[in-house]
Amino acid sequence: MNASSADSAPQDSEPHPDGKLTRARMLACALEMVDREGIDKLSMRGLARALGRDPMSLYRHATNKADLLDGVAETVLTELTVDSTDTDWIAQLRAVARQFRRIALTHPHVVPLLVTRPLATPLALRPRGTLRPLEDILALLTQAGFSGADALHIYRALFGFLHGHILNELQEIVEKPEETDDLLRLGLHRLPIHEFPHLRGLASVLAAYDGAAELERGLDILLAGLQSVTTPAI
Amino acid sequence: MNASSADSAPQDSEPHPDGKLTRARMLACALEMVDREGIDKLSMRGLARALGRDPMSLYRHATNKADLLDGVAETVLTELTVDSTDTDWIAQLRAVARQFRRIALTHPHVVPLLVTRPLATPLALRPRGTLRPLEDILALLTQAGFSGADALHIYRALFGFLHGHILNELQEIVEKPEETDDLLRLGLHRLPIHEFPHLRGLASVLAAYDGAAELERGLDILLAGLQSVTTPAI
DNA sequence: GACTGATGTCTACACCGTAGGTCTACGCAT
DNA sequence: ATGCGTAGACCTACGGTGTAGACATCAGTC
Repeated sequence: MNASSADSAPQDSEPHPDGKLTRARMLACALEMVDREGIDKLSMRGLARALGRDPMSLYRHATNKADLLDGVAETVLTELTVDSTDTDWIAQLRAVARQFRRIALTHPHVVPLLVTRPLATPLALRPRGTLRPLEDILALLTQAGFSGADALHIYRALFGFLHGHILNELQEIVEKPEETDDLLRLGLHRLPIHEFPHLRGLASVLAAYDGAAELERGLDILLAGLQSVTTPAI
Repeated sequence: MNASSADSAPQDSEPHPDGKLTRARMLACALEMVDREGIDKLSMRGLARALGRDPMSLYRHATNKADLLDGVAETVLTELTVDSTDTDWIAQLRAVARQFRRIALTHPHVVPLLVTRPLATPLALRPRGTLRPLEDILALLTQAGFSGADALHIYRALFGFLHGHILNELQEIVEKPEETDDLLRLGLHRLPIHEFPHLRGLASVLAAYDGAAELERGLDILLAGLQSVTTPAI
């Protein structure tokens, strides 16, 4: 039956995994591929190949490639859970921040999606899972006595910082990990000494970057500031 | 002569603007297109069409599409100037921050490039124009008496905040600007009331977002913190 | 059985990035 | 003048891409 047409062989990993193709399964596979090879290596055809399906079947579960990417971002962000009943809002925000960092480090290739996708879509049209953390944090903070405006403010401050931090941390790419000398390891020797004297001088400092510590320091400052400036009515 | 082949007509805006095609001219045109239609509408072929050249000529001035995108990001970032001789480092950092915001708002479609491109490239391989602000700020701060490590720290804090802020501010997309009611203007009525009660309640606050003020407030806090925590030896 | 809707498949189209080759024009040593 | 090297522009062609549109299959309901 079904002699394969002129296209490539349709079965790679598995012909038809077991049952139907669901959006969740599709997104999981897409996420896996993105984690492995980066965003722009993800194509509808490639994804279909990995799923053992026809490329066009994907369009039953995502209207678009854009929609698929939204789905991937949403999937990742669902790993972020906020306990909006926690009475210690500071501790809870700290926990959220750590979770977010962990997620970003686990899926570095998805981070561009996370920070970039919302720029194209009005808030209300964004995937619901993407808005969940916002709503939950608003709940947490109003529960703690903040006004809606202040709660929104705090959310923005936290995620602004978080996004900034993650973008900083993910830039730490080592060019030749096997090299022992910091200057060579980071490839800084390429930079002309006359043009970038300070930067070249910082090889050892750059090499010693500690993202986790950095996050904690930033959180200390930020949360202390938030607590002192706008203390909720108890 | 030269009856056009099966491809499209090669002359659109101008056949051969005036002289040779330079990298600068190419990048300027690319930036213009990105500003107008967004990043993923930019194609080598489209760019060539806009320049009135053959698509392949572009490869004389950019090895890659990736290289071209790097060039666009670099072009934009060159608008950012740091006066590293300024003795008032706080005022200078503030000025840099304001410039950066202005640039980001002028070229919103380039922001994804700005924040996303460095994630893929080791620091030393990034376009030089991209590293200029970093080097200059390091110069500014060491001039002011900071150690290299502290200077780097301050740079990171500033740009972390800046990136976070811009990503926040650019998310403020109004769905239907002509609508007067905030809830409808932002499209928030789509969100199910039971799932997003807090978010829906914040329509007026969301609508009143003021990016410039927000930036200043953040800068006040950040710069005050930096000044008090790590004051340079005078 | 007939109908309906969801799901999968096939074909086809317009477009993409770019490897490889060729044609032309110019600067420069001979 | 001659020849040569080189830089710029162009053409063709290949293998990919996202997805519209038509058709096929099947589950469940009347």
